[in-house]
Formats: sequence, structure tokens, C-alpha cells
Amino acid sequence: MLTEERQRFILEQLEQTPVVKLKDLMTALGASESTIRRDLGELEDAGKLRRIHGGAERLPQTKSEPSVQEKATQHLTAKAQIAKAAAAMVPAHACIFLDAGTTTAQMIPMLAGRDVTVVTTGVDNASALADANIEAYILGGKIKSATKATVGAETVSGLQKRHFDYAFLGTNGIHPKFGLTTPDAEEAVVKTTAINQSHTAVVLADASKFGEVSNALFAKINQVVILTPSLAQLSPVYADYPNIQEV
Amino acid sequence: MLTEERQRFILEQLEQTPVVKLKDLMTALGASESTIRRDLGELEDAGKLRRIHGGAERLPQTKSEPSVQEKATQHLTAKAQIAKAAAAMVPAHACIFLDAGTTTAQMIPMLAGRDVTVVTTGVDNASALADANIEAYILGGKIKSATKATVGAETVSGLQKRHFDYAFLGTNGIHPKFGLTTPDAEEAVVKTTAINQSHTAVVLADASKFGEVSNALFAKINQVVILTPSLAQLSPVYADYPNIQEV
DNA sequence: CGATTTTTTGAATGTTTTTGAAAGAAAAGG
DNA sequence: CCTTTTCTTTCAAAAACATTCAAAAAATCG
Repeated sequence: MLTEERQRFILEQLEQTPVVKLKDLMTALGASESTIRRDLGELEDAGKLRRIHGGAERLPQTKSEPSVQEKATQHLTAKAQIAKAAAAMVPAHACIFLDAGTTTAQMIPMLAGRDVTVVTTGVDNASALADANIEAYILGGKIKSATKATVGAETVSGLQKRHFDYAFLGTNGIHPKFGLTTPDAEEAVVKTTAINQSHTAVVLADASKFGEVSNALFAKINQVVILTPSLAQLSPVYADYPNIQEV
Repeated sequence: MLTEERQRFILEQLEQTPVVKLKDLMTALGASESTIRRDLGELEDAGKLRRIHGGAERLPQTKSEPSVQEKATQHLTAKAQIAKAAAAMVPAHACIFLDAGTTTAQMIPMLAGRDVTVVTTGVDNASALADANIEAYILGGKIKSATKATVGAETVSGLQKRHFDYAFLGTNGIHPKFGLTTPDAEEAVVKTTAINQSHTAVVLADASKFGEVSNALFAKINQVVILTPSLAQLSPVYADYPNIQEV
């Protein structure tokens, strides 16, 4: 484990929680007390954090990554376009899986009044489905505060007891070599399971996702149908895939 | 638990409620009397609060935007009063069940920053818990669109795999003869199961619930602890129950 | 390529801070 | 008044701290 890796990890921890404990860092990083202390000292000298007895705390001016709300307004029209096409794929009496996330959320108003059953892992999606009077189920599990999605063994085993006509998922990255990826490993497991339990898996992706690679793989490109609004704008690499469809 | 974490929590508490009790802080933070006293002393020296007999009080704010938050905290509604008392019952490291509903939802900001694990059936509560960065789990199941609570066999069997130190529930009716009742039979089953799986079950009820009877029974009065803000106003019938407590 | 220097690491040392408990003083409440 | 609760002070144990030193790893140079 390199010095830079450790220090980056410490700062990432501090973005999630206002204080980190030295002992937790020792076990998490597998380094000795001395090493962690040196890292904390250097990071403090660099003005990245403040040391406190027992660990370190985040500086007050920490800027956060784009929140759920900010992301929601960014690619709105493109997302709505894909969502409309995705909702049109759903036949009557179908049972579908709806991933957590703002992209799939756009499908909900377009499913209102339809005879469909929806299973989701997104807390916000569950709320919207209830508002739209759609028959909805949420899978139990631990709630990730960043995305408000349920994850973990309970969610996965809940998925394995079901089968879906269609699964609709979002993604953070689509790459010819590295496949479909998402930042969170636990969410990746959930997505993979949902794909396995569905007859047809559909990924909703706007142009900004192509060529991107995130942390955790959840499927290869040819395992799913990909809907995108702007096939022409993309690198010609993606033209070889018949399962990437323009809407 | 680090010094900074404790002191941060104490100040956050004082934003919610004008006074904090030393004993409540002890159970909430899992620290000794001496430690809490030292924290209060340091925070007083730093000009962050004023110590009073039995705890500490918030300083009179002369800052920018006092209107919204102070009004919300100074004139505590009946529900917030009960929620505050209920949250004070929760010790550190506890695992609690939080019923769906607006009454129990009021407990969430008062649990923020606490070392507790919360399991809920309320979709909206799950969202609020995630916002407050509280470790939260939602039970899977069908979502009732009226209340956005999960119900059904999946929810009940999920409950039966767990155990809680405390369960906090709302109710629609409290009656000496007909017990605790709620309009929906499926939600009643969930509440009953939650009570059975908990060491102590606590029902939060304002005065309007007493004497009312709804459709489905979920518990007898003496099976739970009932918190209410206005014991004196109630019919003398309820004075016979030692488990009905004024807050 | 090997030898030497520099950097990084983990353990050992003694010091400081934090913590919880105890005992008596002060305050609150009947 | 007495009883109970809360408060302050003191003390020893535990945890966390800075510092030093030698071994291991990496980089540099002849």
C-alpha cells in the first residue's frame, strides 16, 4: 500500500463522515499506528484536515460531490427521452425491476395508470411509485445514504426470490473493454443479480456515460439492452453492438 | 467515541431542543458522568452553551436567521415533545424499530449523530434517516400508497428475523377495552410483529388518540409503554395504567 | 551490476491526555 | 429539617501521543 493511496483513502473517508478514528484507519488500511500518524500529520500540514485526539476531523469548508438533486437537473431532457422509450417497452401485466437512481425515476410518471407491478431498490423511487398509485414493492436491506438505494445480502436474497419480465437500470460508465460500471461495489452486486433474475435487462444511458469507467463492474455490454438518445454522437466503436439502441 | 464527536453531538442536540439533560447525554453517548461534565465545561468555556443544574441550555441566539428554527424549537408541538422524550430513551449502540408515520418521523432529527441502528417500514422515514446519516434498514414488502409503509408477508418475515432493543410505534386509537388500534389490518400485523420482536415497545400518542377505536387491533394497552404529553387532560381511566407515561 | 544513500516503515520508549470512579460539598425538593 | 440529586475536586488507570531508532524497501550512483 503506497503512501499516496493511504492518504487518498483517508480524505475519501472524511468526505463521508466528519471524523475518522486512528484505530479504524489502522485496521482499514492494514498499516501500523506510526504510519497512520505520519499520514495524518502530513495531511494536516498540507491543510487537508485537522488532527484531533484519537484521529482527525474534516475541515469545515469541505466541498461535496454533486448531490442527488444537482444531478437530477443536469441531463433532464435526454433522460426523459430515454425513460419514455423504456416505459414503452413494458407490456401490460408485466412485472419489472426498477433500479434506484434519477434516470429510472423518470419512467415512473410514464407508467402511471398502467397495469404493471414494479419492484425497486430505490427509496425515492418507491415513494414516487406510491404517489403514482402503481403497485410497488421495495426490497429490504441497508440504505446507502448517498444514493438512498437498498444494498447488501438481504437485498440480493430478496431479488433471488423473484423474476422480472424486464429490469431497467442506470449506470455510471459504459466502456467497450471494461463493461458497465458503477462507483459502489454493493450496488453493483444488486444490479448484477437483478439482471440475472430478469428476462430482458435494459440499461438507460445518456451520452455522458459512454467511454466512462467507474469502480465496480456489474455487467458486460452484450448482456443487456442499452437505450441511448444520441447514438450518432458516439464513438464508432459502439456501432458494432446491435444491443445499443437509439431512441 | 471521540471528544470532538461528543461535543458536536451535544451542540446539535441544543439546536433541536433548548435544554439538554446530563443523564440523557450519558445514555445517548454511552459515556460516564465525568466525561459529559467535562465536555459541558469545555463547551461553556468556549462560549457555546450555558451550564444549568442537571444539564445545559442553549445560548440566546443573536444571529442571522433566528425566526424559522427557533420558532420550530421553542414552541414544540405535542408530537415533537413526545418524539424528544422517545429519542432520549434510546441508549448508545441500540438497534431500534421505527414505525412508519409522521409521529415517529419526528424522532429522526433527534437521533442524528447518535450511534444507533434503525430499522423501519416507512419509505419516507427511510429517506429521512438516510439524509440524517443514520445507519438505516428498510424492510422489504408491498408499499401501501396511502401511508407509504411496507406491509405483507415479506415485511413480517423480515421482522421475524430481527430483534430490537426498542420499537417506537404510532397508533390511531387507544381504548381501555379495545386496546391499540389502526385502520389497516395489514399494518396492524406488522406492528404486532414489531412489538413481539422488541425488548421494549413504545407507543407515541398525543391526547387526540385516547378513547378512539379504529378497525384493527395490534396490541393491548399493557403490552407497551405509552408516551403522551398531556396525561392530566385525559379521562381518569388512564391513570390506572403505570405504563402510560407523561413526558 | 553492486554498493550506497535515501525514504519508508514498524516497534519501543517515555510523556501527555483522556477517562471513569470515589468522596465530599452544594443545590434542589419535600 | 432531612433526603435526594447534582456538582466539584481529586486520583489512578487506560488510551493516545510525540519521539527515537533500527530494519526494510526504494532510489540513486559509481
